Amino acid sequence: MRRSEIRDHLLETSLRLFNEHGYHATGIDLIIAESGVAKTTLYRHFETKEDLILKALERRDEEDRRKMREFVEKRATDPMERILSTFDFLELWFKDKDFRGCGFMAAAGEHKDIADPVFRAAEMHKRLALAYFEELAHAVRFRDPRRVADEINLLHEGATAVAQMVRSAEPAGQAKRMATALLSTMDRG
Amino acid sequence: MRRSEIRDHLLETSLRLFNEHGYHATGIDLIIAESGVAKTTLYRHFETKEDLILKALERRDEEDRRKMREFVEKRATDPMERILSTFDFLELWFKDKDFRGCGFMAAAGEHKDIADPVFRAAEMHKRLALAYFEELAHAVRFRDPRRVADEINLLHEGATAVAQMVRSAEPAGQAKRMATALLSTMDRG
DNA sequence: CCAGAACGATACAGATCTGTATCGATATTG
DNA sequence: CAATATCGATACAGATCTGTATCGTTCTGG
Repeated sequence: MRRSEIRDHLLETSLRLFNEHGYHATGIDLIIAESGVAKTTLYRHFETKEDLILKALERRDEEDRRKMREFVEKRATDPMERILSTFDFLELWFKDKDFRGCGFMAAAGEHKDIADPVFRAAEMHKRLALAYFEELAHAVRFRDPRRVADEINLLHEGATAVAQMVRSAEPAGQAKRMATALLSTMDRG
Repeated sequence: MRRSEIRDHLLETSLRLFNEHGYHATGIDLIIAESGVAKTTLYRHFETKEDLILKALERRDEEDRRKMREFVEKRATDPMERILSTFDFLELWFKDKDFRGCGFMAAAGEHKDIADPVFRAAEMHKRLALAYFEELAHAVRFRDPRRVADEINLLHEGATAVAQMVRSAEPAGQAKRMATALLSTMDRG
């Protein structure tokens, strides 16, 4: 493995284990065992465990948002269909056998201090997701795209939280129906 | 302190610390230091840390649901107003200076295995909350009270998740407006 | 091809974790 | 009052945690 491959592999393994067990419960020893890498190597690539978490979240953030963008752009061209298709993206996610809830919410739940860098990373991800919803809402020419984005965002978070508990993809379709009903009464201009 | 008082005190202290730092990050040593109790005493009242977590969640579950019931019954008599007043309860919660998100979601986020007793405790709490929403929806004589309850529940979870990240009470009012709009088009029978 | 960087393996430091053992003091109960 | 249970305090066992130090090997860029 090349140097950059090791780094990628460590990040991927970490993300998988964080998703499976959480952040505190996932020890460095487990990460290196699953990665097949020496501890020295891990600490040559990442300063501390927190640094590893932050870099892993950074990667997940970019990957998640890129995948949603690609999914939405591929699925529909009509702006209204596009904003609704974000719930289809959710459904696909919920159906993943490894789905265990949103890793950023879990990160924020384990690092609750708003000054904690991990919390702030999760916060930033959510902020960017909201910005994308606003972008989509703007394309539909809603009068208040910010408000529309807030509502879509709340439905996304609600569906994800419910899906985490019931381990079913049903909440995605449910949230989509709710969004459809809500947006149909929204002013455009 | 009497024996039962010690037990109560330990549970209250634990819940406060779990809410502040999470479950894994809160050590037994911190709990006994903050409680002013010997470690021996704690382990005479609770078999293991997991047992303590489960008993604490049990207490929080009963307390939360009782408080919401009391709030709703006091706030309104009209069934429709009652179901909407659950969001006012949320708002009050979000405004609490110690609000750091739902402790049951955090517990499920740190114990993601559906066979984990802690996950199951969180699951049960959410199930009972949903049952209460259905009870309220039934009183409004909605044709499909289960569906109404699912939607109210999803809005609650969404508002709570968003509030956890933005640390503001705004999502409560937002969710209430969304619920108002959604329920106004729901069939009654 | 060779110097230097990065690797794996391992041992280890030092802190922290859960849980137990011991023991004298205190409180409750019959 | 006396027997018993519970308390606080402390020391400790044993596991696990993050992070470092050491060292021989392997890979790689110039």
